[in-house]
Amino acid sequence: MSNVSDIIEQFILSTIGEDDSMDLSRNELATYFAVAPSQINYVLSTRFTVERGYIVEGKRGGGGYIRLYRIDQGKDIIRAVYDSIGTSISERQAVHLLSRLLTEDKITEREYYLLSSTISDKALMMPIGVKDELRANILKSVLQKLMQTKRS
Amino acid sequence: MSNVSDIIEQFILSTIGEDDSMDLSRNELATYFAVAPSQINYVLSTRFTVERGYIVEGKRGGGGYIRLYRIDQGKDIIRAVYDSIGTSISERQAVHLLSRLLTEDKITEREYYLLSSTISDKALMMPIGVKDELRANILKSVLQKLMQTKRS
DNA sequence: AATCAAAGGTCAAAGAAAGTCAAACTTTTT
DNA sequence: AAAAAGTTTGACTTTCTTTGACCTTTGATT
Repeated sequence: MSNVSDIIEQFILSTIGEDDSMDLSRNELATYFAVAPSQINYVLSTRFTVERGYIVEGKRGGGGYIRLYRIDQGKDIIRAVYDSIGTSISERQAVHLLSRLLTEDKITEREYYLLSSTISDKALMMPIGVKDELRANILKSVLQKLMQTKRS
Repeated sequence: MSNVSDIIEQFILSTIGEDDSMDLSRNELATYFAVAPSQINYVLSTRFTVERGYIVEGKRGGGGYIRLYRIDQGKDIIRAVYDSIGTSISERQAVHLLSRLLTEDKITEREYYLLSSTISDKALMMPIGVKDELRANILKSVLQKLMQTKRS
């Protein structure tokens, strides 16, 4: 954790606290942490992404600023994944959906592994065909719960 | 037994001590023991494996690191719960086991809810009897993963 | 309107780690 | 002695971070 980008990330996180928006000055921040101004953009674009629930907008010119909004766009992706599941799904497809939820930061890595194992062919000792229907059911059941649950 | 890999292994073992995680710098270690950096990878991949109770993860780039987790393996609560499951289990019993894992801090509350939903009667649309066998299977599959996974 | 300075934005190159893999070498087994 | 297994090394790759040169937008001043 001894890279400056992580430290700047922490600083911003603690500054925004529970608020749902904040302003910051790129130059001030850069001077404060003694880094190139563009590194502030780097931190913002790698850590304060839409997937992680942030929107960044800036204004140039005299009196310019960078404004950070925290959004709660949470349920939509899960809903979309849910809707994409029919009555049957293969292990491959299912794992793919889970990994999408992982990259979208909707589940943790641990949850990804645990859920993957619940829908694995290995766990579902059933005749082929039935297996895929079952998997679709389980997955939908989890996703429903996920939609009702507060973020990690 | 006097090869450098063994010596590095001992060094790491004594450094991690009783802790359940530690960070190390590949380059520093390699310089210290005057070996090629990739030898650190060799030591980690031959000696700090999941079977021996470790998980290794690294981050590249400036401020990168290698992080070692010791995982609970062998005679512990998860194992005990695992062993208590036969070839069939009811939803009531299964939820009870999960809540035990929750109170023992082996899973998070969110994981508890998610896992509960994967083994619910609602998700497992199957003839009675088959349903309970299936549930036992899924549960055991998750518990196995859990034994090989680092904490939250 | 034209100009200027003060922001922030973009992008590519350089740097700083760690990861991979195969070849060379050493030790153990058969 | 030959084969197999384990160790060591180094070249090359991938990922992530840091920096700097140049660009665009905006508000203020002339």
